[in-house]
Amino acid sequence: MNDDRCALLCIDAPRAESIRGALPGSETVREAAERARALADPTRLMLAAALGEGGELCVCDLAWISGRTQNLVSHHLRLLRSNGLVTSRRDGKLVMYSLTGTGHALLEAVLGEKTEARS
Amino acid sequence: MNDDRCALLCIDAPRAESIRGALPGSETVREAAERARALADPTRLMLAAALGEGGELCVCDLAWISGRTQNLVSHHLRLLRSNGLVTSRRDGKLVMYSLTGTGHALLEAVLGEKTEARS
DNA sequence: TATTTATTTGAATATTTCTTCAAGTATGCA
DNA sequence: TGCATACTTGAAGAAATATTCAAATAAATA
Repeated sequence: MNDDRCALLCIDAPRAESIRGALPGSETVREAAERARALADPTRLMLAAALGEGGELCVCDLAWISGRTQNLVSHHLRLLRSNGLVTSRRDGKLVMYSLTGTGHALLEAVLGEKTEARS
Repeated sequence: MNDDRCALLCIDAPRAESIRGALPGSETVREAAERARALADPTRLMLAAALGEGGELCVCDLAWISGRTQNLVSHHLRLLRSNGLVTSRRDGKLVMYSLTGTGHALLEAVLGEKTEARS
């Protein structure tokens, strides 16, 4: 039999309750996961890295630098912006994008780790 | 007409080249994106947070705390481990999981940001 | 006003991912 | 040895995602 839910814990119940109580709420967790997801795609991560290097760039710049089409870049920038990693500002015909503080911090955290993955 | 690739840049070509040259290689970008992806799911983020609180926990503990089935927890832990965010160690019948340095750093970075998302 | 350029948006599709169910190891114990 | 427990793994379906193509704004300029 296998109900996939253990009745008894390997640690004691009060401690388990205390850990559970200390966890961030489900809304907070969802938002944090979305923030992580914003950098979870190579194309988006590359765009964020380009903004980290270049400071403020327009969509056309980013498309050229990343070697992707403009509308793909636009799609990805939208997700980065909706998660607060980048801001945009219109300048005439152009729309200039740049990293926010959050975006910079997250980018550094993700890029800064040397890979030590296992099987 | 729309070839979706601009011939001319909003910044000058040498600067664009220099930005492109400063970007991490595609392999590095891919690995970093995978690391971000490890925390890009609410269930996995919750498991990581539980390990951050509890120190070292077995799969059964984590299933109880997170309210998920054991095999789902196991699936997610595998991904966290393959990206170097957690380690495992067998102790008799139990398998104990804990955060790595990388895992702790990434978790803090993702949870530490207050949400400031836009449209 | 008509046209061109820069960007955004929508729809469609192929791929990936999350979750569940079912079966498989591995370890300890009767 | 046989059985129970803790965990892992594989397969399959539903949901989400990345990408492309095509069309729609928005702003400058002729």
